[in-house]
Amino acid sequence: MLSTVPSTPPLTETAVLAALAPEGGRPGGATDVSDTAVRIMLAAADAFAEHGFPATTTRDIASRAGLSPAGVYVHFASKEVLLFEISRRGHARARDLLVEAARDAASPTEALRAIVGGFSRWHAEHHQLGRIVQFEFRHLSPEHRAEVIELRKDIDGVVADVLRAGVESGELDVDDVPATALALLSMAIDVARWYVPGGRRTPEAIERTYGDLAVRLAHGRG
Amino acid sequence: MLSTVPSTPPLTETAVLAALAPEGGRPGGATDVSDTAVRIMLAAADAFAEHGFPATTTRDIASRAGLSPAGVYVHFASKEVLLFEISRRGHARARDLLVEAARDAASPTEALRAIVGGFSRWHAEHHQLGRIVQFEFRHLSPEHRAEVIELRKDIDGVVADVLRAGVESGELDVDDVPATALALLSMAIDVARWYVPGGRRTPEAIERTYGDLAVRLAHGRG
DNA sequence: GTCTATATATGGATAGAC
DNA sequence: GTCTATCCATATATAGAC
Repeated sequence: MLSTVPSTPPLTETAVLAALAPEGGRPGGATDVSDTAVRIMLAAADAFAEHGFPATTTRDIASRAGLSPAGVYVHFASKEVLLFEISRRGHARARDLLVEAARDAASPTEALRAIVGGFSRWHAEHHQLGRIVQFEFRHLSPEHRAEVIELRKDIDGVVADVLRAGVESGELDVDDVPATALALLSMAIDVARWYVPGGRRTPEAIERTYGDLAVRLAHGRG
Repeated sequence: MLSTVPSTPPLTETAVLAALAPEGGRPGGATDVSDTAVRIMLAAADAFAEHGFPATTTRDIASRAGLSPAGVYVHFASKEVLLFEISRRGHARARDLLVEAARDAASPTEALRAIVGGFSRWHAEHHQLGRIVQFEFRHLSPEHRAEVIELRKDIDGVVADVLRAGVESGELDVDDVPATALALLSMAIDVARWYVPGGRRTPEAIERTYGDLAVRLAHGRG
């Protein structure tokens, strides 16, 4: 639960750029955006994570990006579109992370450790982006929400698939696969809510701890 | 993660009244409030849970409570005070629930099952209130936040105490007590984010599942 | 204690110059 | 593509009658 107030420092570009920058080099999927647009997204992500979407003003976003309020609208049609772009890229990046981790693992047990640990670490390292992805979802327009939902289904699916594979191979023992997948995702997602950058737990430690907990939970009676 | 949009129906009075109504009969601790004040708190809790604190208008609250906008200010000095009252009562109720469940259990294992299962069920049954307690925290004033933080520390403490008692008695096997306590709380808290009233999982099923998962997690290698 | 009416501020978004 | 200036809607909270 953690009883401290998360004091969110400005996003360092290095920490988040990778998740918001255009999906470089992928044939077909590349939506090219200008440097200024990326700068605005970084500024907005910072502000949304700190105050939430409704409490963030376009003036605040513009000011953080070093622009006038009107300057933002050259690159994004509305505040909501800005939220959507950040949210879409964040979801896609999180999904890619999980898919790759699951694919590269040697066994279902190691896949489980890798995806839950990695997803938890991601929600620590990118906790501002994680908060937007997980907690500002409802402020998207119905159309944009529908698009993001597809990405969320993929994410659910990766975890459930790994659990099912482990149960089939006999490596894992899970009573209720969907419920366990959901609980494991909850553990990782909630990291974005309580994580504080300078705190005792580092993203690396969180990865180890949560990866271990996931394996423990799914091995069970043994 | 759950990919659906939580459609939050109006709070039924029966579902939440118990958590917002004055702490009846307790000597000294009773802050008496009028029926109208309770009605306003119910209306505000409904609106806050649906749209979040900043996106909720006082007009919406007043309208749901059957009052004019001005009528609200007779009972609460500001929208933030209203959030604080709801938040304080919600936290206190959740804490009391945990303390009682831990106290009444026959063993650390059963205490663990009861508190994690009960806390999870609470976040389903009172998911509107749970969302406010867990996700609107940052919108409290610094003074009010400080007061709520004390209640949050109590909640953390109950879980950690049960785990420690189990480890000491040899019933439970936990590597890192604070980290495990945090992860278990995360599982339960996150229920408030994804729970949908008419969905497949009932509060009772959630209680069972999450209680079992907690015991599994803390028994480990056995 | 509730209302109508409104003061006052603030926000999202646009117009039009450069 | 960026700016200054501003429109217009909406929000919190208050004044004052009943």
